[in-house]
Amino acid sequence: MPISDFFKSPHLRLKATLRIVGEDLPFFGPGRLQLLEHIEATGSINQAAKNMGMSYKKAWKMISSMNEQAVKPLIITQTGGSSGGGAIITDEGHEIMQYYQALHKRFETFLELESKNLSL
Amino acid sequence: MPISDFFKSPHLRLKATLRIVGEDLPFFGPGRLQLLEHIEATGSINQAAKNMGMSYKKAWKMISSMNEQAVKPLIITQTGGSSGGGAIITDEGHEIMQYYQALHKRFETFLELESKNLSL
DNA sequence: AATCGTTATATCTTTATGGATATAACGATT
DNA sequence: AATCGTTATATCCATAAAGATATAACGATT
Repeated sequence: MPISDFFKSPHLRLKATLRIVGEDLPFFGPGRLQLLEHIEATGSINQAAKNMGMSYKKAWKMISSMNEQAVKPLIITQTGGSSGGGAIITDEGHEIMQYYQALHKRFETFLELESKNLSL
Repeated sequence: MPISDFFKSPHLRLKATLRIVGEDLPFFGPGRLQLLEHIEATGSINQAAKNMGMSYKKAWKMISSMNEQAVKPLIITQTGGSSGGGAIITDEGHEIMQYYQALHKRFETFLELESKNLSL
């Protein structure tokens, strides 16, 4: 008897969030990936946060946390200048993004496979 | 270049918690499995919670949530009686426990494999 | 020097979560 | 009926997390 038959709701599924952590501090996860993607698109922490509906404070803390844990920063920020400043993703940042994206895809594949097993 | 070389801390690893969810309410996860294991061992929500260092309130909410989402309850409770009452795991509860345990093992295997990949 | 949008940071408030506490209901045993 | 340990439930409080707001520093451009 499939597990899904034990439940009232038909929307049964598996859920998990995958994070790279060091010493129990979160280092990289889905939220941070999305943030970096928005920073790359906008060149600004501020704009990225707004587009995501995230507070600047939270975005800045994420970036600070990542940069502090990394040997070389993943994001370089600049204050002042004609455009007021901005942020760019470093090569290291791009490498992490790519690594996590690929890892996350394998992870999702695993979850989807197991989710199907719930109802058979 | 392995991803772990980007980080100061040598304790880099992957972390994820796997949950069965329905309509975004948590239904079953590692905490609830552990709770059911303690209930099975003690026959009491109260004792199980104490042994886990969990408040009775939290334990009860978990049980209530599970039972409400399931077609047939996973835990049956009884109040009163010579021993004051108690709780037992139903057959359905045992099936979920077994299913989740096996699933979780596959999940952990995946994570361990990918964790090793971090440093090569 | 004045402007501008951004980064950087502090402070205050709000909200959510969990813990602690208290108490009633229960029912087999005595 | 009195006892006992448990379930069931409400209320209050403490702590933490998130949001809102304010402001200074910055530096290229004008």
